[in-house]
Amino acid sequence: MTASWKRTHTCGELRAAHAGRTVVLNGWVQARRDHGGIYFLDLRDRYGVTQIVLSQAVLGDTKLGPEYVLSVRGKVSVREGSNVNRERPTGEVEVLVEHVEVLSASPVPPFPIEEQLDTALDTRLRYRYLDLRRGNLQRNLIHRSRFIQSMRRAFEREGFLDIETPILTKATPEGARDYLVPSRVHPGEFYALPQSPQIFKQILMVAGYDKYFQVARCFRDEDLRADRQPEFTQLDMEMSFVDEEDIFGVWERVMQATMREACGVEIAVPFPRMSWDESMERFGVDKPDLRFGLELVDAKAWAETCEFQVFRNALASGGRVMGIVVPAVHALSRKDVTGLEEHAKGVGAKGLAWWKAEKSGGAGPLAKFCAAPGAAESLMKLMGASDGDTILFVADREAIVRKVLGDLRNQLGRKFGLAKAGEWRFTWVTSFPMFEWDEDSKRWFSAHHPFTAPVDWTLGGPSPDLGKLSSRAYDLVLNGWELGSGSVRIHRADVQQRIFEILGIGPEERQRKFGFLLEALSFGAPPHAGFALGLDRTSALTLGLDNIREVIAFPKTASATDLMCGAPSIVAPEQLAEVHIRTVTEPDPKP
RNA sequence: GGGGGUGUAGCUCAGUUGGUUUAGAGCGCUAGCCUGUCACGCUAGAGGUCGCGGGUUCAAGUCCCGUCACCCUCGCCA
Repeated sequence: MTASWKRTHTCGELRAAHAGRTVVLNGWVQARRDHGGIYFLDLRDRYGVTQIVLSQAVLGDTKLGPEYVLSVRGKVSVREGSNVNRERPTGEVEVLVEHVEVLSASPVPPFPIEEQLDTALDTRLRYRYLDLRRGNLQRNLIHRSRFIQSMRRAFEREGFLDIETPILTKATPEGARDYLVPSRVHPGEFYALPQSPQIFKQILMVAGYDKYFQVARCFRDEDLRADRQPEFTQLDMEMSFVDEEDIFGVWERVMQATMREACGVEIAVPFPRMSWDESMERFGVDKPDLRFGLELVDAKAWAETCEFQVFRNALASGGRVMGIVVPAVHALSRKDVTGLEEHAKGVGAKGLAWWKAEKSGGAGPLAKFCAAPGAAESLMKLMGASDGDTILFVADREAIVRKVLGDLRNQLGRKFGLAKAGEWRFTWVTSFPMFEWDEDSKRWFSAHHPFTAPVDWTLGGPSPDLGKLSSRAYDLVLNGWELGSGSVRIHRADVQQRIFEILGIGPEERQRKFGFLLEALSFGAPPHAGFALGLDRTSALTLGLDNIREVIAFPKTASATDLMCGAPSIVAPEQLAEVHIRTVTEPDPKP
């Protein structure tokens, strides 16, 4: 027998068609309007809000505070004329209550449960269960759920198997800091939480599971950002007997289906592909926002003939001189330019040279170097500028020129409203550098990870310039965000051994840390490649949000704490003893 | 680890060169009134460790030093 308090409908579904029906609604008290003889109440659940009408006789001396949980039974009544609330889907009806039961009382909440909320984040996080009652968060999490469900369906259609990999696993020597878990059974030994399922999914390929995917939680003990949490979720996948084009094809179909089903957006495939070199050269960054132009232009041809010593010196010392042309229509003021220069200096530039382009000589610091006959015209031609445009130049080492101009480009795109919401410009960025030199430790590191295959390199060939070697790694980029990355893997144990040698990981260390992978690869590994998509970032971006906390039910603060449950926390001495841990630092006093 | 920002009522904020009796406002809350509101309205009321600690001063929400928390960011994130 059904308990009498159980709902027959949600708070979002009653319409005029339900008129006369006796219904039971369950929900939270959203708002109360007491008119003496008649008492209105808005009852809320995640499906909507319905107006409840109570008489004094029914209410009696029952107290109904905000966020009380109620069960109300009554008749659906159609509202007449001006009593209809057209703002809400349920506004044409109300429930005339015959019986009300308080299922649960509540203190006054520390902040109101409403959409427009400017309460400080720490208060919201401390009472996350109240924050999550708000429509915004509910919509975000519903969107995320639909997004992920849609992706799962797409991967199933593609023939992928959903296989779980361990959370308690082995520490990895490279990459991010690991979260460690002490072993009780093995004193002094530790598990690590996975930074990604990387090694396990490669081993699944060796095992013959040629199409694997998983919604995988990953853990990295590094400092947070608006788009980075210490634990995050990836749609992780790997395939055998494929190259990068097969991976791209699967993801283009998956993203097209998911954008259609979860976002109602049609996107064009295939996505454009560009090399890392091209992206850096045209946009100054490895995750270009393709919604607008303002591309970087090489000014070398002009700079090497001009009298401006800053430009000449930069080139003479092996650096670059590049610029961005800001069309006249955006009317960049001197104050704007000063602001941009401050910003440029903040990110490492020594200065920002600019020129208001005019065939007659123009204005700005560069104008006097454009005075020579033909100088202005040739510079405008080189840069693709027209009269009235403003050109911003940076002269420095290549890395700084790219970083500063890439940064300025993004800033200008935002400032001029060129990066339009609702426009989705995906792109693959390919051929990342294979290795990066680290000055501090005087050694090479993998730019992606040590299992990434190099482009065009055979073991027998001449020793390559490691800094110029490209890898078969790729990123998926959307509107200036890196959504995910992957690579074609090394499937031969001898090549893998050689990479470890370059990385300075000796035979003994190699064996201890990766021996099981090398051994697995030696037992007949198929060529394989994979990719992982950041689901937090992708969910946030497709909702137009710039902080992934808004799509995570229980996120952490910038210092990696959980304000609701109070993690991390000290534990009882017995608990430490059990896992053979002794602390050497007293914890910070908690306020 | 570095840089920047914020911290005053449950929430969001104001608070002048340090000085006006009891640190204010809006919202929320409580009580009373009100039979058609829907962010109901009207009247009244309660509510404060000015993040915390120290210092300067006749006097500190306000100035100085330290510290904590939160946010953004650089480093970091194979």
